[in-house]
Amino acid sequence: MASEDRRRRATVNDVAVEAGVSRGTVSRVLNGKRYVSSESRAAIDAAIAKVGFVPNGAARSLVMQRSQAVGLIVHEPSSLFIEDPNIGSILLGANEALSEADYQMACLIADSSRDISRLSNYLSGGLIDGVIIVSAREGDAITRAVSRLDLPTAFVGHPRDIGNAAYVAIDNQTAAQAITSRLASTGRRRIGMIAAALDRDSGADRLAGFRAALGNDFDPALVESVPLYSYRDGQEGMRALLQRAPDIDGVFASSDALAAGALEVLHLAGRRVPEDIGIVGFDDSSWAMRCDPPLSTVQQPATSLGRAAAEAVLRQIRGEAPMQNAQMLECPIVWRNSA
Amino acid sequence: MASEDRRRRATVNDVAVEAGVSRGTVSRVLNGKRYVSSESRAAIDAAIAKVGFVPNGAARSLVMQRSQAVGLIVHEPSSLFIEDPNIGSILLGANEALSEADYQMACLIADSSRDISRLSNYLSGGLIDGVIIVSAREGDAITRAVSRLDLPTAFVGHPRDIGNAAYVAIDNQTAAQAITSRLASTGRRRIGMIAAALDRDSGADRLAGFRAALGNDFDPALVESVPLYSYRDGQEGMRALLQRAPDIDGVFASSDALAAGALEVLHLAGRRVPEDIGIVGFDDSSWAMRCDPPLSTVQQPATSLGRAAAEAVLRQIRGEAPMQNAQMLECPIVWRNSA
DNA sequence: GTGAAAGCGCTAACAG
DNA sequence: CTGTTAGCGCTTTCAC
Repeated sequence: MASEDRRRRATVNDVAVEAGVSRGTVSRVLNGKRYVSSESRAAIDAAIAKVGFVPNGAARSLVMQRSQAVGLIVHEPSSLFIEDPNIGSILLGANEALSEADYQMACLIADSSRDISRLSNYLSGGLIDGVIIVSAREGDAITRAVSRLDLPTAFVGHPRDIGNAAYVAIDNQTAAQAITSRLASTGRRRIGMIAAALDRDSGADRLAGFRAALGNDFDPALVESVPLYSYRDGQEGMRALLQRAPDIDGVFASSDALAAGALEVLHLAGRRVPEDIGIVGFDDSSWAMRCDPPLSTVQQPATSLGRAAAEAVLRQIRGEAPMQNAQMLECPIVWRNSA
Repeated sequence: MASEDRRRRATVNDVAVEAGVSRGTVSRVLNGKRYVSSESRAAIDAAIAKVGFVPNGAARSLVMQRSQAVGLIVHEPSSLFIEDPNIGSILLGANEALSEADYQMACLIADSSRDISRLSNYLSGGLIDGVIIVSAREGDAITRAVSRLDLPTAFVGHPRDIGNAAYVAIDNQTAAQAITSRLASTGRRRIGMIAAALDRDSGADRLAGFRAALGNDFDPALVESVPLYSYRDGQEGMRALLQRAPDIDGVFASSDALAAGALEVLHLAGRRVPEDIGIVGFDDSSWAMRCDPPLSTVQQPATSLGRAAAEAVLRQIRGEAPMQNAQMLECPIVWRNSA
């Protein structure tokens, strides 16, 4: 074990000495600047390899006032973070875009109030150049903290209170309206909804779309509100609906997981799908194909959402004019056999 | 919009001037040191609030040689990262422990070779005090990069080539052996296995346990190897097994997702579970209860794994003697109705 | 082309 | 108890 080496990492200075040049010159080659003789460059490259130099990010961030890193904050009730199929895709999409631009993505979890205060310090500490916020809710402590921060920011989704911050989202209302209409067009007369997460823009908008599609046929008694986009809440919601309106013949579930739970309850209740009752979901997550019958649903472009949010942040970091503050992505209906 | 303020953040100096003291004193109250008069303290607190001071993390990291942040690297094929139910729990567990110790957790994704080289720079840049590595494979580029780094490290799981680095894991082999034996004790004669991820310690060990449990009854023809712990691979694996050995009456699937896929194929093939064939899984993830019948499986303590790994890194950061390099967590069998 | 010098914002050691 | 003085490791003018 090289005991001395462990204590202190090599610095630019060590490299400069080893190569017989000055720190300035080393810095120049490190940053790919012109005006360095090829001899110096070669000597420096060799020295870097020899002493095992790796630039110190803290020092660099300090002087350059940027860190080449952007944070992605996930603020979910623990249980959902684990199961939500969209989160993973959003992460991957954002990471792809950031990676291409040579930025490091750091995903930060906001799971407690303690997390939130530590986070807002971290974010304003100069270790992060921008931030993407996933699944924020209105009146969210994180949203408030970030908006005070004056940091390049983009939201995935659109809580109402983010001022004119950039966001990329899907038009939940239009999509919900479209799929509900499509469900209605299969001849259903008594269409209900399992509506989740009404405290979020996505949840509230999907309900609004459902309502708009039904117009005068809308019956509040046929809407069951549940807290989460989860399988379990889908079961609960469907049970409640079945009890309250045994003659129900169509259901729009706010998410595929919800629909899968509902489907299970329907099977147990002996209702045939789609013969007796049609059901549609939202997300086109891995749940959709796994259901029996496969779910008709709205395809949510999760990867693209992540990518677009990352690009929005990158543009702000570079000081470019925002292409547009709001960006809406298409989400086509995928029609399968559940309705 | 306060246009000037946006340009430059307040520094310790601004606070010092505002409060009529020196930077040193400001620094003292910032770090909660003793020997500050209550008048100075009050004046400084007021000044901090007035100028809106937030400490600069880069500067602080640079001088203190630590950042109060630890990275958690997830290295998964994209698809799995999205679905693996354990990852989320591990993250949450690690975040909890780190948060309590006032460390910021940053989750870093390794999804491409570009990611990996950027990551290893990031990790050695002084912006991170330690690292937790989830789901590494043997011969993994990330593992190699990190082991060169001389950074406090803990693995979740146990690739063979991590030297004497700390790790926390479950004893996959013993657990697999136990549940296979239990399955055998229900009177099954022809027991097969859907074995996934044999390039990982977890996958290989589960197979070894299966084999050990069966002893002389072990029949290689009854093992189907698939790449991932996924629902889809479970379907494929079961189909292959059914074709090769129609008389099969028991299956150990390497994960609950696999088992769920297998169950689906079994239903389609008209086999009754558990009457005609018994099936057991691994993880006790949300899949298990969702299956019909609910899965008998091995309960994996994912949250505790995350927590323990975090604590191991924290101990190294603090320079404390490691309690033990290897830490094995219990994972009890949960017996339900699928066998 | 390259060296010297001046900080980035902060903490720590040392006088007072 | 508090001010002063050095840097942490790096980039960046500005002369030469």
